Amino acid sequence: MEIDSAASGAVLKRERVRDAILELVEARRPGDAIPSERVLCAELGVSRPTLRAAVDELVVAGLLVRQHGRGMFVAAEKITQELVSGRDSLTLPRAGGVWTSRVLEFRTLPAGARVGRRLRVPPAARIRCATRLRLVDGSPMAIEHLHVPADLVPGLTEEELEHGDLYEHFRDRHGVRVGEAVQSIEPTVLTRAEADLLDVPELSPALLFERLTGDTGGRPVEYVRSLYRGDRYRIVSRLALGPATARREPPEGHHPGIPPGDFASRGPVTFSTRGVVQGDG
Amino acid sequence: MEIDSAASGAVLKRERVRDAILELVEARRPGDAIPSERVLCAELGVSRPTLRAAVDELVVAGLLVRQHGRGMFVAAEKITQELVSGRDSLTLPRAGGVWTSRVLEFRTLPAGARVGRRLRVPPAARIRCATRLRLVDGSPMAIEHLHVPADLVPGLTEEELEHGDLYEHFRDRHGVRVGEAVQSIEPTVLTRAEADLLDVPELSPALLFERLTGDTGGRPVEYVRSLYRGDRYRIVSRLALGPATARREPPEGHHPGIPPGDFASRGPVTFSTRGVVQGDG
DNA sequence: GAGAGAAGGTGGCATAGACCAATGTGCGCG
DNA sequence: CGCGCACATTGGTCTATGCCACCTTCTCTC
Repeated sequence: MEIDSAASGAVLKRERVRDAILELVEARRPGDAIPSERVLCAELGVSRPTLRAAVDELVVAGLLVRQHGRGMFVAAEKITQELVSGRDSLTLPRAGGVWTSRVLEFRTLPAGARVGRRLRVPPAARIRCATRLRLVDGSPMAIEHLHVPADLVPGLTEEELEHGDLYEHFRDRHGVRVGEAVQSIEPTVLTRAEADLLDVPELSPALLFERLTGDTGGRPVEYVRSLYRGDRYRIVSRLALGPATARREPPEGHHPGIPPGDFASRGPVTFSTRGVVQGDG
Repeated sequence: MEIDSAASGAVLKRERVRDAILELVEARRPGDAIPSERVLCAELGVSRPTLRAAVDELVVAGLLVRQHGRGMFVAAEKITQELVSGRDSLTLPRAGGVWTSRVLEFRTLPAGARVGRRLRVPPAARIRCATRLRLVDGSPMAIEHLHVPADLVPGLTEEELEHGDLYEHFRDRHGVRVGEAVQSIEPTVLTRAEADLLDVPELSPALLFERLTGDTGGRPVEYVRSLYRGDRYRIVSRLALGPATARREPPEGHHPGIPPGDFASRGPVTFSTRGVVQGDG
């Protein structure tokens, strides 16, 4: 069939198609439409599933957005790009807008095995479970699953979850003072349902936060599992490396992204880590 | 055609198939094989592309691994799970093993627009570019793309990149003292080539680190772009929340994963953030 | 003129089939 | 007995095609 591959170096037809579409994208401005799938199939000489597979990659990469019944468009905002904004390379990007909450679900359920193990309660213990959608300037940013032993917060209302500070509620109503929390962060991809809630394409990258909070006595009081959009949320650390200083007790691990040994005898002396929201689209 | 959907609740055939395969997975032990694609197609009454789409989801989720010419197998180790290891809920997971480096590429190239802008040099300036594979206990953990202005490190050798400390080299050979660095972290998914290097399936979640390091005078000296495997690398923060304290100047942003307002008047007082490696599979 | 409905275009899902590439097996030849 | 090559099996890719759901727009009707 035709001249076919063997010319482009890349063996996968998908890749040739992807690069071809990429040129179309780069020749346009954000929000512009690109030709329809069927037209592109004819122009590039591939079948529609193949073309869709190529487009899928660009959609996951955040360069293209699809709209059912309307067409495909160049992504509104640069996504996954630009550590620093402008001329001053060490400038932090600006922070985002107004955060609000919307309670999607609010129930009392048995802890179950997984949650029970984390909160150190029997699997049958009653747990207040809340699912909150976190928004910035009105557009979805994160999904938050909250798990709190029910006996700790007998009077917790949906209203308080929308507007109040949960930790304030802990202290003022129940005399529970939060002490320490351990939080882990890892990358993941969104399922269909999660992606719909966050208004991003399926399989989009996201950050999964898991946080276990204990009171001053070390008893777990809260287990939170949050999913943050990867295209608009990022974590920025500012590291002051400074001169060599006697490193105090080296804890387990190392500074994220800097493998042990790279800073041999003078690990980061101080650092601040912040979550920042990218300008919306 | 047949009775078709409308019966299973879930409308997508993919989902029904995925759940069916999931049952097969759960009935087996890690490493066990599941029936071949063509057999499953016949059993479940779907076409192969549909079945493959369902399997794709399970592969991305880390529950299934495919081996060309051999078959499909239940993933060796649970992936993306378990904040805390055992009984003591606030215990940090153990850290990983021995880190090593392997230089994949080492060239001198023009900076180009993107890198040049970050390092504040003309696009034509010569840049030493190195690609290193970072391994833990011999298995791949991260890909690191290093960019340093060539005139800063005239004598840098591949050997030093394998074993030395780059920042030590900066200081001892060239009198360049690193000062501050800004690093951003965001989730992403791996391309085919990246996934092959890290020995994980395509489209696996990963953490993208971008770090711009400046010397004590604020001049950028290093731009690093790293991709860390999402299934074995995570970031763990330990937060000491403590009693309310007068918050000093609130910087831009907030603590990652804790939206502003949640800690209203008593933001995290101290915290330590570490990168940790998950036990291998 | 305005609203309702039909028509056409778009992306979303699924099918059936073909060929390629990598792996493992077993038979046959030396 | 041992080395190789052919073959069957498995996953990987691509084609061609159909139907459905959604959106826009044009047109017809009231």
